[in-house]
Parts: sequence; C-alpha cells; structure tokens
Amino acid sequence: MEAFDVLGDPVRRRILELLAAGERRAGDVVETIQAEFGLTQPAVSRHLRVLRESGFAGARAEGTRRLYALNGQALESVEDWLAELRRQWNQRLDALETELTRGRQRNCNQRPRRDGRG
Amino acid sequence: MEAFDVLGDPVRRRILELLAAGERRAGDVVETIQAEFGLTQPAVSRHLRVLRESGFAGARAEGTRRLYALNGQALESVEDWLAELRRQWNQRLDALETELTRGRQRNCNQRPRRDGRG
DNA sequence: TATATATATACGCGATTAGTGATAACGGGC
DNA sequence: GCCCGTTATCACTAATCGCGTATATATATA
Repeated sequence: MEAFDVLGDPVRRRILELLAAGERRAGDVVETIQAEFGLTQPAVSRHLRVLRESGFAGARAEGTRRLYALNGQALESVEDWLAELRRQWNQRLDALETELTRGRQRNCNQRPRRDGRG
Repeated sequence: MEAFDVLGDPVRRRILELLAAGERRAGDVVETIQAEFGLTQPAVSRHLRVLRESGFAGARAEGTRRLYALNGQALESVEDWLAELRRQWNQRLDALETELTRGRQRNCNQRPRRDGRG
C-alpha cells in the first residue's frame, strides 16, 4: 500500500485539503503552499505529480492552465485499511468484555472503552 | 500530524495489524516480521519503539517479556483527518449535484458518484 | 516568429531514515 | 553470584526523499 507514503508528507496532505474543496489551478496551489510552507514552484509541482501518479488527484488542461481535482476513490484503500484495523481492534475488545462479563478475568486487569476514545 | 509518517512504513502497518488482534510478545512480532520481511530483531525493535513513542502502541513488561498492544485512540487523528477530507469532498459533490439539478452546468461536464466509488 | 505566462522536468545536494552487526541492560533460574 | 533468554540501544552505512536552481515544454498573444 503505497498510499500511506503519499499521505506521509504534510505538504501533500495540505494540497489534498485544498483540492477537497474543489478543482483548483496548479498556480493557485503553488501560491497557497508557498505562503504556508515557503516552497518553490517546482517543489509544489513535484508534489502534485506524486498525487497524480498515486491516483489521489487528477488534472485536466484548460489552455495553459492545469486544473487539479481530488480523486475520492483513491482515499478508499486508506479508509478501508483503517476501518479494518479498527474493526479488528473493537472486535477484540468485545471479546474481552464478554469474557469479563462471564467472570473469567484471568487475562486483563483493565477495561478500555470499546471505541478507544478517552 | 506525525501519525501519517508512522503509518507510512509497511512493516509498521503490518505490526499494527498483528497488534490489532490482541496483545503480543515482542518476540512474537519479531518472529512474524522476520518471516514476512526478513528483518533482524533490532530493526523490528526499532519499529516497535516508533509505534510506542508515537502512541500507536503501548507495552507492558511481564517478567523478561514485553507485551505490546495497539492503542486504538491513536488511530483517531488519522481517522478524523480522513473523515474530514471525505466530508468536504462529498459536500462539494453535493453542491455540484444541486447546481446541475438547477440546470446551471457551467462548471463541470461530468458527474462523479457521490461517494467517490466505482 | 518572438515573447510572456504557466507548468513540468533535470540534476545535484543535504537531511532523514531504515537497515545490519555488535553490545548493553534487564529479569529469571540455578 | 553467574549464566541464559529476551529486548533495547549504539555505531555505522546505504538508500531514499524532498528541496532549490536551472531549464524545458506548452499555450496564448502580439
């Protein structure tokens, strides 16, 4: 799953946030990222390329401009992996809970919340 | 958000999968990862350390052994970021849809599915 | 065709990171 | 106290990655 590598970079995550709001000109993205991270145009262009090649974003030409858009489908692999991890985790907590209810507390001395939240 | 960096490594993701099923001895993890990735014990130990320090996993000592467990709470930041991105994306598609329904198709020539699937 | 604008690529560098081998630390059993 | 099993750390190296500078490509316009 190469997807997580793509999301590992804060600049790329920020770009995805920008694109989530709608199509955006490459120059627009460059401008925003430059303001926020101080990167140059080529640096941003390369990030856009990574997003393109990994499927997280698509681009279409409009004259000399390039309009980038988020590809929601690409998020699925990440979402699915996380959901599966969460599912297994919660399922395991459910099993623990059941065991505790039955009074067989030999495994664990604490009982975390089912959803893992504080 | 440093969390995505942690998840960027395939070995660490695999370890999290192992831990999602329940507490596991460090040696167990080492054994599995060695079989699947061919890493040495120190390498796996380092990954476990990264997971520990980033909050994705916790460890408790049991004699000379160390039992590692997933920390479901640490997944939240990632889950939340993804959910927010998805929300914005879907919301934007909803807006597009509304506009199309009103017959003002000046912006877009296609209509992707609302959930970004298929 | 020449020029300007918009975007992408090439290349080299510095920093980070993950890996290995050796070793240290910690706890248990004799 | 000594040895053994388990896990963590240290020192070092190789590979990766992202950056900036410089340059190329492409389109519109004069």
